[in-house]
Amino acid sequence: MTVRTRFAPSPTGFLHIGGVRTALFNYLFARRNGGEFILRIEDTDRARSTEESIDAIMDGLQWLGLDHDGEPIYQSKRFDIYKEHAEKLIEKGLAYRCWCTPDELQERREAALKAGRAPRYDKRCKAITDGPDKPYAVRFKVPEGKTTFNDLIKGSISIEHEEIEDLVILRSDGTTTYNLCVVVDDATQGITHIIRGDDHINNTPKQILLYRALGYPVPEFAHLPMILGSDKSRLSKRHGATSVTAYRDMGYLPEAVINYLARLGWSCGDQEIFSIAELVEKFTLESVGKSAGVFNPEKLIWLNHHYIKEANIEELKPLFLKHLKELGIDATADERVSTIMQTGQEKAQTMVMMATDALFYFTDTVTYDEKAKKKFLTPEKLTPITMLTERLEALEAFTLEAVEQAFNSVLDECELKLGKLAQPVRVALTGTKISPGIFETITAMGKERTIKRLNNAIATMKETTEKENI
RNA sequence: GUCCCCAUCGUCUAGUCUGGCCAAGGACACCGCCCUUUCACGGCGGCGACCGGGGUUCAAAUCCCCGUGGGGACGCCA
Repeated sequence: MTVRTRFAPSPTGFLHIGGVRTALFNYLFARRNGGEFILRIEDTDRARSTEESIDAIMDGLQWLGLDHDGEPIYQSKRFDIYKEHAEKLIEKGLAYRCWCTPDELQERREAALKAGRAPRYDKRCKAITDGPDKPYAVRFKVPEGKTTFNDLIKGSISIEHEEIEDLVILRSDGTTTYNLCVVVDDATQGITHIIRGDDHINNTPKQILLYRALGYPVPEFAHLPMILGSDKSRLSKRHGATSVTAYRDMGYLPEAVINYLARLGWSCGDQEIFSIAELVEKFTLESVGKSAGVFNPEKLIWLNHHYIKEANIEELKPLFLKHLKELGIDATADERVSTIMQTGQEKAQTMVMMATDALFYFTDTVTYDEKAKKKFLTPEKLTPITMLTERLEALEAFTLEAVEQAFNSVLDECELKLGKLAQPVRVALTGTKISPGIFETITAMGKERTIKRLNNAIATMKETTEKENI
């Protein structure tokens, strides 16, 4: 039998980190086993489902490369099928009508909870054969006994049926509820392995009962542990960005996000770095851990940094340009971009940082950090900097080697250590004490701007000297 | 309140099924040193955990029981 898994989000908000991991594990399991991975939009809650959420889900999955097989399936288009199944259960005598109103039920639940009893439906309508001429819901008759299933991640799980209430399968407005819809979908869509968050463990026995009542084979279940925030509570907005697309905006690479999420709950010996191909090759449900994991932004950063360092500059270029644009710089036509990116590549933890750190290359003027200026743009540096400027200006090919040679010749003649000249030049070019290697920075800056900035620094130094003399 | 699930460094985890190779390994973070033209990168080193208590056994992180702690579920939401 071909393996078939699904990711079944409800489009009631953005695609969050937890959802992405569920999607990833479904994807990996399907691909690993040469099966299919389908996307099902569970939009039966018409009040809360939105078009934007659907777009956000698709957008996020596409960004991460978690491509699904076939067209997405919308539950909202399958109401008739669900209803047929509900009617079948009524016909078979496996369900009954219930005239209790949601308000009444809510009241009873609260009362039960207050009294320390289980807030469970008391089956009072089960015996009623012909009730009032009012709208009614339909409940599934949960039989006596207990259900045990073997979860592929958690192992054997069993629940006594007394713990399960007779759940509503058909609302009084004629629509079917979640548990019936999923079962009907998973059964009719040939889903063989249901991989989802472990917050669904409690739904599983109900669903197994429905599969049996409907005469469908029961699929395999694998419940993934939850992802927790740093305070060990369920991951939410309080813990910072939880929408995947927010990570894209912050300059994270999809490879990093995938790698991080895969290793949150799954492992393969001591290995930390995995390409998606490698994950597909090595993924098994057996090596998924059972306990919940805390989302650790630092490790994600580390991975992102790793993937930026490994990346091919040209492939990163559009992203870099995009983030630069966000910062107000359009460098599309600037031929220095690749070289500039190289200078920032090993330091940048995110693409946003790479863009931010490169900002100084593109500005028209340099604003000096006062401390840096005072410490490094000092009178005694006037001579070497002037010499350097002249020599750089004389260069025909402004290559790294040529720049380095010119720089070193000045050092030799002035009997200066590299650092003594590098820092003032750095301040002249960037305005700050921090930048990539000085030769790389000069080369990437380009001849024209380098000369301009050096001259500017010379002028500033002269100004300062004059002031001091007065 | 009831039920379900879980429990190794601060965090992600290896080891648990098949007890001895574990005076518990790796990674992130943190600290120190080295490299060095600044910030980083990198290299080396350090700090740091088997939740508690019983039991089984020659031997327990590993098996069993009881606590405790954390998470989840108890909707005419999904």
